[in-house]
This record gives sequence, structure tokens and C-alpha cells, in this order.
Amino acid sequence: MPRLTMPDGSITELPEGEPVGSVLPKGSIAARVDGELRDLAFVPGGDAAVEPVDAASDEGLHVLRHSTAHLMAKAVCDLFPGARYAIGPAIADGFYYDFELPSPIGPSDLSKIDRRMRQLIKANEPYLREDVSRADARDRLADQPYKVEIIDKLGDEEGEAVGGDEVSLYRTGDWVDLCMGPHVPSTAKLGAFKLTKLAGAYWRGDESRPMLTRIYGTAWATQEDLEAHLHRVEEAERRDHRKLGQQLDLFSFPEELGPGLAVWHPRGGVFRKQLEDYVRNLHLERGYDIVQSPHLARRVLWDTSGHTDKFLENMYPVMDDGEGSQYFAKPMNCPFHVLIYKSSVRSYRDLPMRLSELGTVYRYERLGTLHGLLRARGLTQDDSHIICREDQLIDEILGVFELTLEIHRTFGFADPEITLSTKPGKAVGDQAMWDKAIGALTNALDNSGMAYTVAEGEGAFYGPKVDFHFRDAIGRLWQLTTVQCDFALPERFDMRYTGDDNERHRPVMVHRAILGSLERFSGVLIEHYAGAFPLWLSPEQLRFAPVADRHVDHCCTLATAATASGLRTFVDDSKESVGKKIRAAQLMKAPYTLVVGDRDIEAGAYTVRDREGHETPDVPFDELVDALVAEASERRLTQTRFGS
RNA sequence: GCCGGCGUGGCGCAGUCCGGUAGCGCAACCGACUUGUAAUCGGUAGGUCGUCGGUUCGAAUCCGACCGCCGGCUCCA
Repeated sequence: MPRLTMPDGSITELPEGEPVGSVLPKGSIAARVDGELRDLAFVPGGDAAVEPVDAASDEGLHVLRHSTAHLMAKAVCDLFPGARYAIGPAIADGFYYDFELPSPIGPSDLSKIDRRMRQLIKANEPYLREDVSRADARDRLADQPYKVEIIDKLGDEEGEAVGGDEVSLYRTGDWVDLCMGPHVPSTAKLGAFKLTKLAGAYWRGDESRPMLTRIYGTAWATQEDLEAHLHRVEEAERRDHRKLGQQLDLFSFPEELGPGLAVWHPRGGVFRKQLEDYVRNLHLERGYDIVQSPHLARRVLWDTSGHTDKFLENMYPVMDDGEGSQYFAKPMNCPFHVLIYKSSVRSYRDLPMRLSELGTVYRYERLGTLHGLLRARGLTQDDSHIICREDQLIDEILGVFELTLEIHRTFGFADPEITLSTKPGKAVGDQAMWDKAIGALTNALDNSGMAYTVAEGEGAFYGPKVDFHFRDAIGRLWQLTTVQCDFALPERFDMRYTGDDNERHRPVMVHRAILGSLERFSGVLIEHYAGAFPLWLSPEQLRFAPVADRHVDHCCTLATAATASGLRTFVDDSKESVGKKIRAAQLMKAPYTLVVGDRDIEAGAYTVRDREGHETPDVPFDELVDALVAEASERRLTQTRFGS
């Protein structure tokens, strides 16, 4: 009789042949047995430590989502005879399953599938596990080519270690899947779910293999959890920078320009200028020099840098000037900065050189990858190249880390997740260079005391990099900052300096972009703030809503005074009601609005309305202006409250 | 680039399945009202229905190609 050690330390004896689930509390949907996740139907032999897995726990949700994926696959196979199923894992917030379907399906089919799934839940079908030989599994799933391929490839990657000759099948009614499990005991144990979207996905993620139909769903332990998740999704949609960009009149993507090319409207222009001024000035303070380079360059430059070799398909097509020269729009700024370095003979005393540019580059990104400002074809990088001696490298990298944290703190981004990316398949430079570069970045990271993870093979073709991912106001992670260490370009461009030994040496180059690109960073900020920018970034800072026509002049006088103090003002002189003007201010997310009528003019003090609709009465105008000027210059994240 | 969806005045949408020569709301403009913290009332103007081609007596509607957008996949120096 197997003896079970329960989480509270008590010992329970399990009658022979009884599943572990029979002794666990009712809410559990799986069990952790001796550290391994198992079905409730699992029967341990001998002594074992068991722990119930609750549906709402991370492990429970994983099981729940995976089981929901199975149920959906069965429903799809019921509804579309001849459907072939490929893989269907649990993912963050839900699950998906990939199918090859006899005919295309559309969004309206999702509700059909949903209905079928709910019927199956009512029928309370069990999830039954069978351990069979590989040959048997191949037999049972003979009409499922994707499953057969998986079975044949099992163990290939990690040798014999994976499962030996035995594999497990899970059966739900007449539907069988190759699966390691575990699963919930039966369909009635599933939680709340919703099928969300339909998408294409390549089999095994490989472009050369067939495109399958992927159905996504989200699944949770309870209906409340599901609804909370759907609310979060709605919240993210509400913040979509593409919608807000239109609503707030910040930028647009005219079709005539081509995909991924934006124009910034006056309001967006103010926002962007604020951002630019801030980073530019900060760079000047930190010993960077501002440089400037053109948007085009001859082919030879890109041949030397290696871009035509490695990234030609991601560059805008070549321009022929008819005079024997070919030009490319620049996809990167680095070669220009290299040429600035090379414009003169350099000595060790000149180093480090920190060349900085808000450089607009053009990348011919694949159409399907474009996504508003977050992924555009024309983008302006806050791009700097630090050219230094090897012995200066670690200090320079640490300086970049510090600047990174300072800038992001300004926007309320904290606790970055940091990755170190190492040598990719497509790489230039010899192994010694790579080792040196990775060593420097590792050394700087260890010196900084920040935690990081290593992403093998994710580096740039010319060198390894450290990326910073920051979390926004609703918890999403954004890859923003990148710091790249490069021994390759100095070699390719034959960069040199004269050392104190009067010998010639090769400098090292650090590529770094802290915001990433102004476009992408702006998109992230718009979503982060949901369009309600802190005062210093806000296109307009103080709005006036005259009660009647006769108050317009007074508003203009006040606005002129505020403008003289450096505030950005707007007088709403439209012939509309006060209610309408307030609404308009609210929709434009104007930080502060003054409704100005007889009462206020007489009193010489005003009621200030902020974005949240809070009103502060009797604020003298001078006091208001001073407070707003202070709020803007401090780059404060929270709004000023006007006390009396 | 691939799979699916979509494209109708500045914006948001209806009409498309079952072809008969465009409609609503907001915005704009004009007029009345002169208003006190999220939409005052009335009127006017604005669209060769993404583009090109085909079917048809007739196409926003059916078919094809292309362009663009959205959701994914893949990619991301």
C-alpha cells in the first residue's frame, strides 16, 4: 500500500489501485508527486510526497490551459472532419492549437467551436492517459501526419534521453493526442475560457513549411479571472498609441508615403521636441558630442560596414544616380560616425570620443512586421558611438548603464530586465574579438551589480549586446535600450589611434541607443501614459475655456502672460457651450483647464480643473503659472495640487 | 513575405449575403442662443464606396489582380 506524505507532513495510505486524486482536496486539478507534475489519476508506487495543484496556481493554470487546448482541438475535429492537428500548448494567459483544415475558416466559426466545446464540457468527458510504444502511437495517429512527424523526431534533439521508446497518448472521447500531460481529470474540471483569435502560423515556425491555422484562446480558473483578463486586454486597447495618436492629433501614416513612414503633426511635434531636447541636453552634460550625418551614402560605405552583405534585404532598394554611383538610404548611423572619427589622426588623448546623433534611418522591414510607431520603416535613433581604448571600455559601458537608468527613471520606468546576447550564426569578426567583447560586457554587468540573463546567439552580427527591457504602467515589458560592444567595425574601417607608446592601436566601439528610437519610445510613452502626458511632455499645458464670447479677450491676455512664462497654452474660442469645451479639453487630455467667466475675472482668481476632473477653486493666476512652470521644469510625473 | 480579416466624406460606422446608380453619428461651415466644469438647437456643404481590370442593360455589392490597414507567423543590424 503506497504511503503518501501530504504537504502538511501527515502520512496517508493510498489503497492499492486508487488514483492519487482520491485523497486530495476537491478543488485540485492535478498533483505534484515527488516534485513531478502528474494527473490526478496517477497511482504512485511506494512512498511519495504529494501536493495538490490548485486550478488558480501557475501550474494549475498551465494544466487547465493545455487541457482546454485539447478540448478545442476535439471540437474542431468534430466540426471539421478531415482536420489535421499539429501542436497546441499552453501560453501566457491561454493556449492555442494549430490545424490544417479542409477549408478556410473565419471568425464566425469561432463561436461554433465555442458552442461545441461547451457541449463537450457538459458531457463531462474524461482525459484518459495511455502509455504506449512509439510504434503503437504512430499506428493510432497514422492519419495525423504532423503527429507522426513529432513521434519520429522525438528524442532527436536530446538523444535517447527523451522518453525512450514509450510515449503517452491522451484520449478525450474518440479524440486522441500525443501528449506528455498532465491534464485535468475531465472536461467538467475546466475553468472559464474564451476563443480569441484566428491566425496563420508556420508548421514548426518554419517559413518553408505549410502555413497552419492557429486558434488562440484564453483560459482561467474562474469566470472572474477571465473577466479581469478581458478587462486588461481592453485597457491595453484603450491605450493603443495608434488610436491615441489619431485622437490626440499627434502623428499619422499617410498612405502616399509608403508603409511605416510617419509624419508628426504640430501637437506630436511639440511632444517629440521635448523628448529630443531632454535627451540631447543630457548627453551634452555627460560628455557626448553632437554630430550630424546625411540620410544617404554611397554603396562602398555599406560594403565596408558589411550591411550590403548581411542586411541587403532589409535596406531600401539601391538608388542609381546615373553618374556611376549607387546610393542607399542609411539603415544605421555607425559608419558615418566612424568616418567622423577617421577625419583626422587620433591620439590616445582624444579617447574616449562619444559621438551622438538623433539619426534617422530607413529599414525596409517586412510588411507584416510593421506596427505603428513601435515598428516603423523610418525611425530616429538616439544613437551614440563611443570610441575608446580597451582599458576604458568597462568604465564607458558602466557610464551608459547609469545614463540608461537615469533617463528611464524620468519616465517612471524601473526594475529593468536585462539580457546579454551572444554571438549569432551570421557574424563578422574572429572568435577572439567576440570573447573580448562578451568579456567586457559581462565584466561591466557584474560591476554594476544588476541581475541579467544570457540570450545565446541573439547578438548583432558585429558584436554582442546588452538589452534593457522596461516595464510600463500596466506591466508590459518593452525592449528599449541596447548597448553593443564592437571590435569588428574598427577593424573593417581600419580605425586607429596613436598610443602613449607612439605605436598605432585599434580602438573599440560601443554602439548604444537608450530610448531605442524616438518613434518607438514615443509609442511606448503614449501607451504608458495612456496619452495623459506629464506636463513637460504635454503638447498643451494650460487650456482656457471662456464662458461667453466676452471672456475670450481676457483669456487671451492670461494666455499671453502664461506663454511669456514658458507655458504652452490654448484658448478655446469656439462658439460652444462651456460643457462642450470641457468635454473637448478632456478628450484632448489637456492637463489643466481654466473656465473663465465674470466671477473669476472679478475675483482675480480661477478654478483649475485637472484631467481627473478635480477642481481647485480660487487659485491666483500668478500662483498657478508658477506652480505649472515648476511642475514642467521638474519633469514631475504626478500633477500639481493647488492648495489655498 | 505567408495565413485570416478588413478598406464607404476628416473620424467612427450602416448598406455588400439576395446587384438597380449612397445613408447615419461626430467633426467642419452658417445661423440662433451668450452659456459655469464631459455633448444647446436649427441649417449647409462634403463621398467617381482603396486602385485597376472583368462579368452585367446596370456594380459599393459578383469575379480577378494590385495597393493599404488590422490580428498572428516569420524577421528585427
